Amino acid sequence: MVQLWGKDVERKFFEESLKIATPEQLFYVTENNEYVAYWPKGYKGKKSTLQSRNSFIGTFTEKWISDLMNKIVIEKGLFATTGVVCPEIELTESSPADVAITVEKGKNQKAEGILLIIEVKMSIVWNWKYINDAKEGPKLVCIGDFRTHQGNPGLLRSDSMLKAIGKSINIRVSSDKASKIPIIVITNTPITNSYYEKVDNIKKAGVIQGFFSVNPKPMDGLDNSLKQTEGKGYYKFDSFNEIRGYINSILQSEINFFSGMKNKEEIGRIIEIANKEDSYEKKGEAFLKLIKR
DNA sequence: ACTCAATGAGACACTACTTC
DNA sequence: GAAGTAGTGTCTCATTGAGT
Repeated sequence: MVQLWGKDVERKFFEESLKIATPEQLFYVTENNEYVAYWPKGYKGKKSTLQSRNSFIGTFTEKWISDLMNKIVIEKGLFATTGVVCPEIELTESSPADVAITVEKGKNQKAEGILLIIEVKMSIVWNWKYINDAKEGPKLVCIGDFRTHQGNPGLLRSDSMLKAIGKSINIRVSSDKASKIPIIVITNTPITNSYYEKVDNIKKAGVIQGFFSVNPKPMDGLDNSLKQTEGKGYYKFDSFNEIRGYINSILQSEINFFSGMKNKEEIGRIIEIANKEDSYEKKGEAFLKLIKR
């Protein structure tokens, strides 16, 4: 039984990271000298902004998704790899695909051999306290879900959404070769309701085939977090079998970027205009504005 | 009908790292 | 050294809601 994202995985992240990093690189220190992953809601004391954890969690989650995907595609003889480079579709050394599923092994790929591109946008979701007790040794305690701290993890942040959308558009418009490759975004949080309609529009337009959460129970207690949006632009997987079924079906279907559209020229024109913006976030924003008209 | 507080979106800032 | 990656805090502004 393969487990999806949850508290156990986050605990493992901290345990592993503490072997190569100091607690001060991974936790905030409150005025009461407590070590916490996020500033708790209501904390008014002096705060700082941690940067050192970002690359750790970024690397960890991309590797974690890659491992998860490998468990699905290994029986088909395919490969999931982090940091995949394919310059002909704008996946350069400095801006590679977070994870891609490919026919051949290795990080350098031709467009024809890439079956699925995955953009990973995952964070620490729960809040954690690190206690280094002199007698009992170091200990990690979960002190609440994302509603109890001040951060907005994963795709709950609007600018993380825009970054994901912008990067995907950039790949989509890079070349004809990119038009057949499905692109999905994987996170471990719900999305805010102001993006429900947008993710469905983006899926309908064929730019991104879906925003997926691999965190079945992001909220403690009665978890009524979003399962899916109306058009399944957002979908939360509750089990390994569920995600395996989806990934297998997306790999089998011949998805053509242009097939999902009502009016090819219109969408093409919108993407071209959006792509003139100079940053990923602005591209994403411009696309959203135009597609809603 | 008014003010005040809370909330959320989006822009911007920041540090650390990698690649060109 | 410029420009890309990463995630998360700060700030402003607009909207919403509660209490009068």
